[in-house]
Amino acid sequence: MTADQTGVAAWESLLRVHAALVPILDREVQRATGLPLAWYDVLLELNSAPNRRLRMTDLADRVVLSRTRVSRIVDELVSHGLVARDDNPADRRSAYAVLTAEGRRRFRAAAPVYLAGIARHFSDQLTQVEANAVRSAMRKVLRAQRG
Amino acid sequence: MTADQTGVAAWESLLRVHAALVPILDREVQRATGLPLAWYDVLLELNSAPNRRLRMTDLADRVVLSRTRVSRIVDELVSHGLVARDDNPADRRSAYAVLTAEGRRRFRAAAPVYLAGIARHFSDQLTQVEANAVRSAMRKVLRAQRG
DNA sequence: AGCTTGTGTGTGCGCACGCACCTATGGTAG
DNA sequence: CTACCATAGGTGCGTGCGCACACACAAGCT
Repeated sequence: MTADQTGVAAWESLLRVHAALVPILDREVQRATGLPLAWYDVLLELNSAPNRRLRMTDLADRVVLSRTRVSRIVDELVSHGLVARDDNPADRRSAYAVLTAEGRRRFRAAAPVYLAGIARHFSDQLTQVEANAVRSAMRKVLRAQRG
Repeated sequence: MTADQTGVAAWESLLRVHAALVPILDREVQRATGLPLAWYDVLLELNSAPNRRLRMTDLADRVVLSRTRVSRIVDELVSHGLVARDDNPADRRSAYAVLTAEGRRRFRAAAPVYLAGIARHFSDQLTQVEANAVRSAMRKVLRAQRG
């Protein structure tokens, strides 16, 4: 197998893993916690942000979703009391999404379910060396993408 | 970093790579060849199938798409003359999707563009050892999934 | 101040996607 | 042969998603 074929095969297997696992994880999280995966992602990023708040654009950059989609998901989270929209006094164009106490609680409840799902369907199939190899390869690809 | 954190980080970086590259490859293929990525995937599987034909269900199993979606994409491909629906004389419930000569021609024209995109955005960032590591890790995950 | 350009968000709209359901045929038991 | 369940495939419909656009504000230049 040539180098080119190996790279293509790696990419195609990555696509298959993504297609197989994402729906499974989504269902598992939603069944166990009531949170769609996209909501969870947003809560996760907000939870790990300074003051548990992010401007919409920054949030969209961190989450694997378009800015448009983030705007709408934040709408839904606000209507469920998990997130609040907060004005930015330094720039009246921008809005902060801030995690509420309830949002934080729901996130903390959901996190173990999500992590367990990743472990069961993904990490547990790999040695730590393999997982590290995947992570470092993905980071190299991402770094090239941004540059 | 614990084993668990490494696995989760690997999964999250995989999600980011997928989210970043798929739209780029889709645009590149579509701009250069007029074929949406989903069409390309279907043509690819048909092209490498025996007699360049597959039953709808088998096609859906191979492609990273639902059976529903495949049915509709085959409709579009038929209306563009790239694929034909063929009856299966042995089982009148089932239908074959068969690559036409024109479909084969279009696929062959598109393949280099797609492969070049994968190389440029993905494979070229990795050594062959790294690409092989990713491929073998993904296969292990997939194997566990099916079993 | 006025004008221009750039940035941060929200929204109308159309496409992609898959679930639930339906029909048609095949296979099997009695 | 009839009854029944399983399998192949297509379709109505709702949802997720992002592009293109609109709008508000910021920042810099003359």
